[in-house]
Amino acid sequence: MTLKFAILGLLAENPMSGFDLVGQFDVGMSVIWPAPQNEIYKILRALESEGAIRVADTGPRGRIVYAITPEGRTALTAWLREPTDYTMRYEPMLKAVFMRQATPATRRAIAKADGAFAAEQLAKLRQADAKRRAERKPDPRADARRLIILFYEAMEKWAKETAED
Amino acid sequence: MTLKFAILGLLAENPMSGFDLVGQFDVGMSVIWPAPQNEIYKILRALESEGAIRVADTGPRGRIVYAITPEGRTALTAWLREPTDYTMRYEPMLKAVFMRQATPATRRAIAKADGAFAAEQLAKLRQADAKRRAERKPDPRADARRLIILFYEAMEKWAKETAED
DNA sequence: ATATCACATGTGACTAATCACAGGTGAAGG
DNA sequence: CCTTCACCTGTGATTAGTCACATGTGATAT
Repeated sequence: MTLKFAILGLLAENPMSGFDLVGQFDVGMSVIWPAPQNEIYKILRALESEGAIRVADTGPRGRIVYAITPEGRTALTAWLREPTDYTMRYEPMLKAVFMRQATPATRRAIAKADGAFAAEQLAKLRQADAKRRAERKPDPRADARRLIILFYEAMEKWAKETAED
Repeated sequence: MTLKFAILGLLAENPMSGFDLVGQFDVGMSVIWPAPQNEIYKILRALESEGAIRVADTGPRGRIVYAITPEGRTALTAWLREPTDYTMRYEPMLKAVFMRQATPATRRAIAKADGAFAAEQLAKLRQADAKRRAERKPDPRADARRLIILFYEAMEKWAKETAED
């Protein structure tokens, strides 16, 4: 159900095909909310039959470009206003809960891997951020990027603390 | 599959019944990884048939207390050593991605709600932290609590920034 | 020409997760 | 005694998500 709105939200930014959406999730979206390729196509068909999106264009190789409809936009903003579900699913945090039960070597290995991942994501995000700023166009994702950067900074800090104990 | 290890990890800390596990998830675990009540019982049966846990005790009202077996402990540490899946599912972050598409009032409402939730969690966590420190017992969850505190601090900070724009 | 590759959507079988409800049991209080 | 409530496990139906594979097409280079 949440994935449906992830897709609807992306289509609200720009008309896109299923293939384009797969690319969006590959590029960075899946860090926040993953989407298997075939789920995307299923949801597109569902959203279309609900009238939230419509076929805006077709292209070579069976390409189907979808665009959000006014009803879809209404549904999206209604979802944004609904109470948020704050339950998270994040394996690194779960491993952190149990890591004291493992050997110090394993603990350090986990912390190191977490830190490396966070650093890698931060590098990407900061680069994207700099690029966007240089372009001086309004950036609809700026808020989210800021939140995600703060999040990975916290994770990196934690990893450093935890690796050296 | 990940939930299986969440349950195994909890049983590695203490022998518990399904009912106790439901309580654990209610109290705070579900913020990191949620578990519907009936999934817990299903997984307990599966873990038992795999030999990762065993019935350690029975009590009134059909209560069944499970304890982890040596094989279970092996499986748990093997999981900890396995490469971590860093994909997250977190609705607040997803909403952050699309919040620029909503009205300023909606954006502020989202940021405010997120900030309030983070503050509430921080209050709980800090209290638990202080209590644990006062007890001076070794705390297997200390690492995780630290990570989660850092995470909610980041979220609170972001919410403050975002609410006032 | 034709081989290769990126583009693009889809199906089928399966597993995990979710929702809503069912139903029995011991403890405690009036 | 008997009502009420917290305790405790469970079933059945449904939906969402995952894995692995299938299929066709246009562009590009040799």
